[in-house]
Order: sequence, then C-alpha cells, then structure tokens
Amino acid sequence: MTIYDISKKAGVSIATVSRVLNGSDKVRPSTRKKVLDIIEKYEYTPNAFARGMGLHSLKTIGILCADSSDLFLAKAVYFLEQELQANGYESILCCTGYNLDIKKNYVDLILSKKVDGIILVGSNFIGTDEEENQYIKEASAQIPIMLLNAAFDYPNVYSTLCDDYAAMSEAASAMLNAGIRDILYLYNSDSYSGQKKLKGFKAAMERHGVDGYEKLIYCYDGPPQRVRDVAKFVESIARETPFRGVIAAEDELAIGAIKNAQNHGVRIPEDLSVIGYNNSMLTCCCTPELTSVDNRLESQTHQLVQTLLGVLSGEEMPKQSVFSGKLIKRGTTLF
Amino acid sequence: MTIYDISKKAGVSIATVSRVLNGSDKVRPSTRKKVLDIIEKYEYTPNAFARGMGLHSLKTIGILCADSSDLFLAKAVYFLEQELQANGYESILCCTGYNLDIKKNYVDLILSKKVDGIILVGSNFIGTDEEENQYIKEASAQIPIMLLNAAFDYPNVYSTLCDDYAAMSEAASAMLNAGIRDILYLYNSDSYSGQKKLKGFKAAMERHGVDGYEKLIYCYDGPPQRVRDVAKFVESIARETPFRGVIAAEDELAIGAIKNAQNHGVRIPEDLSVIGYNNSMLTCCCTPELTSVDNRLESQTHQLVQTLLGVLSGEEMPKQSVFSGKLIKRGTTLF
DNA sequence: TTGTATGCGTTATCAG
DNA sequence: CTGATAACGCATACAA
Repeated sequence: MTIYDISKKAGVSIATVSRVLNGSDKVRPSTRKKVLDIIEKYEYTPNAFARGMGLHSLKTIGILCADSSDLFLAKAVYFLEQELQANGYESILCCTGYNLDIKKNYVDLILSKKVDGIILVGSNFIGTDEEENQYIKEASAQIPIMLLNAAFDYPNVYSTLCDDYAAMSEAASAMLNAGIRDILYLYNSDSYSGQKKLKGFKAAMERHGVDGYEKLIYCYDGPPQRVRDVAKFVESIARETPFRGVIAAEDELAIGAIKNAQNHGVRIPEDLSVIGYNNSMLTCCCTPELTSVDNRLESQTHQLVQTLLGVLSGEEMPKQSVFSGKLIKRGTTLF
Repeated sequence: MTIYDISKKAGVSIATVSRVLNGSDKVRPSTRKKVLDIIEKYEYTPNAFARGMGLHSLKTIGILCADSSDLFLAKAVYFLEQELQANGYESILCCTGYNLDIKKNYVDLILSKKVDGIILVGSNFIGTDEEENQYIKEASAQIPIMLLNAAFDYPNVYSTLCDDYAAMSEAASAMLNAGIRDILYLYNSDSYSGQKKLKGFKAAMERHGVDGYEKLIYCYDGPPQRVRDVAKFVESIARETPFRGVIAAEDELAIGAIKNAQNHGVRIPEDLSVIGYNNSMLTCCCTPELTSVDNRLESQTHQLVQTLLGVLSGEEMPKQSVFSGKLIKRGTTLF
C-alpha cells in the first residue's frame, strides 16, 4: 500500500492524500473523510523511510548512555523515553560503555541515522580537557546536543543538571554539624559530576576546619554494583584509619560501607553514620535504610525534554538548567 | 554531500560509489581506493533514509519492554543492545508500561518505523487468552518477533526463556528438604513467567506432601521496588500465619520479607530462610546476602540475538530456546 | 569492471 | 481547495 494506491482508490491525487496525512487544513472535510476511510479500510501506514527523506527527520532522538543497566542511568533512560514518547518522538538507545573513543564512534553512528537530537545521559560524556570534548562540538554543528547531569558551554549544547557541589557540601555539613568529623569519602568516578561532588565535600570540610580529612578520601576502582568487593575495600581502609562517618558519591558504595560495618558488628547509626547519593531504590533495601541525596532526576529529565522540544521548534531556550539536590534523611544517620 | 558529489569528485559514476559503499567485490582496487579517499576526505556518510528506502531495512531492531528501569528488564535491555550493536544493528527502545492496549499501539508504531525485527522483553507481553495475543500474530506476519522470558508458539515468533517451572520447583524442594514446610510464597505478576514459577512451587509442595500450603501464597499488588510497602505487606501476613521460609518470585519481594524480619528481630537464616528470584544485584545489597535463582539472563539474551540474526539471514532457527535456572546459595538460607 | 536509467514512497512547490 | 510534477539520495537491473 502506497500513497498512490490510496489516491487512486479515493479518486484524488497523491498530494491530497499527503495533505490529509499531515493534517493540512487546506482540504475539504468531505474529501478528507473520503481519503481517511480508504486509509482506514486498507490499514495504510506511510513508509517511514520515504517520509524521512522528504522531511529530513523522523522524529527520533538518540539517547546515549554508558550502561543502561546502571541504576541511575536506567531510571534516567526510562524517564526520558517516556517523556519523548509522550511528545511524539521515538528513542534510539545506545549503550556506549565508558571508553571515550567508543563514545565518539557511537555519536557518529547515531548522527548518520539522522536523529533530530542527541541526549547524552550521565556526566561521563564530558572530559576534562578541551580535546576530549571535540566530538560534542562537531555533533552540535548538526543537531542539538542535550546533556543530562553534566554541563558544557557551547552553541547548540544544552545542559540539565543537579548542583552536586552544593548538595554534597550540604550533606557533609549535616554530618559535621552532628559532631562527626572523621568522615570517609568514597567515590568511583572522576566524571564532571564526580568532581563536583568531591569539591563540595572538600569545601564543607575546609569550612568546618577539619584537618587531614584528605587521608580519608578514597576512590574505588571497579564496578560499584559488586557490593561485596566494595565492602572489602572499605574493610581495608578501616584497618588503617578509623572513621565514624561515610559519605559516598553513589548509593552502591554506601551500601558496601554498610555491609562492611555489619560484618564487623559496627552499629549503624550509633557507631557509624552513612550517607549515599542518588536516592535510588537501594536506599530502602538495606537495614537501616540509607540516608541519601536526591538529585531530582525526574525533574531533570522533564526539563531536558521540554528544552529539547523547544529548541527543535526554534524557540530560544535556556542553555543550562540547574536543580538543587536534597538530603533525604533515613535510618543510617542520627541527624 | 551526496553520492553524486562523491562520484563527480572521484570521476566515477554513482553506481561505483554505491558499490564500494556496500562492499561489492566487483570493483577494481584502484578505483575503490580513489573513491574511498574522496569519501574520507569529505567525511561523507550515506543518508540513512534514502538507504533504507532502497534496502527496505535500516538494520534496526525494536526493543519493547514494560519498564526499562526495572532491575531485570534494564539488564536485559542492556545485554540486548550490546549484542545487537556488536552485530551492526541499532536498537529502538520503547517502554510500554504494563497495559496491554498501550502495548498494542507501540507495536504498531514500531512496525511503521520499518524495523527489521521486534524483541518483546519480559513475559508480560503474552496474555492468557488467544484474543490478547492477536497483536503478536499480526506483527509476526511482517517481521520476526522475538520473545524474551516468554513462549508463544506461532510462525515467525521465536521464544527464549528460562525453565522457571523447574527452577522454582527446585528452589522449593531445597527448602523442603531442609525441613522447612511452612513457606510463604510471594509473587506480584500473573505473567507467563509468573504462572510458571507459581506452578513450579505448587508442584514441589504437592510432591513433598505439604498440606494447606496454599494459605501462604500471596500476591503483592503494587510496584515491588517499594520495598518498604512490601515489608508491611509481609508483616500483615505474618500476623495471621507464621512461616519459617519465604520464596519470592522477584528479588525485590524477598528483600521486603528480609526487611520485615529484621524489623521484628527475626534471625535470618536461623529463624527464617529466604529465597529470591533473578539473582539481581539486590542479592548482595542486604545482610545476610540473598539466596536467589539465577535465570541465565545473559545467556538468554545472547541466544535470542543469535537466533534473530539467523532468522534475518534466512536460516532455519529453533523456535524455542530454554535455559535451566540455578539456585545460587547465599546467606539467607542454611542449606 | 563500470555507467545509465529507473524505481523507491514521500513531501513540497508550483500552477490551476 | 486540488492536482501535476519535481526533488530527496540511494540501490540495482540492465547495458556496455
């Protein structure tokens, strides 16, 4: 079934069929109905390729993320897909892994698919030096690039993120105000967002005049999903330097710290306070439940898609949207 | 940049350019190099729409799942996307939710995008009565339909799944053999797979001659991610009927049971044994760690994609691939 | 081995 | 309001 078949059966030209298909108002209601009936009868659906050729777009957005099975990224992808779908856009998903070169290839690949925009989910798409971000600049020359949980100032690049610096700083302050000054800071990524969190933590420690806090800043290399390994890692740290508080850049890491504490009979929150980050479902899976920073993921994804839609329809949109994180207090802290 | 521009600059015809683009061997190495150089120089990439029109395919697979942020589904989507990507296919992701009508619409939508195949992730795409599965039959008339974690016997529909019946039956037997006969069975879905699990559980109970076990079979309505609510649900059950074992159809539900036990000072595994299902990352997030059934998700996704690739290249492939589950023993059980 | 000509199914620009 | 007709960019049968 093509537009020609329909036009013939309806006794009109293909132009008219195309018009009713695209909802043009310049067509007499009676002819519209006639055409619509034929379309209905033969269950005709326009060929997507041909349509894309004419329109230079197929209403699809490329979503790139390192690993869609990561708790945080999976949720982000879900919200994004839902919101895009609701606005008539399809999503092409690419899981790129954490290697930068591979990411570049994926961007080229997705570009060749003629998507209308690209969403980069997670701050690991932004590198520290300019060279690393070249591929984003190039892509932005063609279509709008949306960053979730990262920021990059460049034409046609739009950023939506949480103020991780302030949020982490606030979390650390809460713990310090409770009198806990020997705090283990656990992180596992030097991404844009990871750096912000770390800086926020440091700022709070400085502000409260804590000496030598840097000895308790540790980076865990490896997949944080392997909670058991994280626990071992924390165990080795605890043997060297005692601590009464743990702040983690990811909930997974915090869970590892809890696990280690429980293995050693350390009481939570009496002997040890723990704060995680992301406010993921893991916070409710442990006992006691994990205090964690909520980074307003759903608000972020909503804002991002709205911004994208605006950009695509030619409106002037904010280059950067920042949300505030919020400490959600649960059982692993006394404050 | 079009194929015409390239052909002109290379001093050949568009047909030749097309040939080198598609790796035809009927082109002289020297001309091939000449064309390739021009392509390289101008960073030409073929237009995906035009190509799709000629080839009637764009090497894309539609992946439908109810909720890509669900732990199990997210992992499945991740594995699928990786494997497809490695074989030159893109993935269009659709999160359909759990409503059947909406699912039908998504299938139509994805069909109109001219994907080469559709993967239905999760057993909730298969209904109990024939009427409900009509949309699958219709779709399979156009392109191959792949089912992950479900089975449906119909031409051009291929199923890959875990033998949930046997796996669950085995898990229950292990618990029964350990002398625990008062077992709470928790589930939350009547999907194809959910039914298999339940039947497997019942079969084991029957086989071991347990009376009145059905009083302890409970369905939790609601999102299982809300662990706290699951715990409350279990609490209300425990008030009515005591039990010394819990078998859950999802890890999330098992975590809820653990949570409730811990709230009430019930020792695990001494007073209560718990078995989950899916062997998700949650199993390592609680203390003690959760014994769970591994359903070989990665093997399943691998097999599914290989089958799909075979079908697409015209080979005869198995209509159904069944994997065996395996009980992974951890700290929530003594056996 | 290479080139020519045509088809693919739409959209869009013109006239009418 | 409606109808021809020209793009759109590529693949391919057919010629050479």
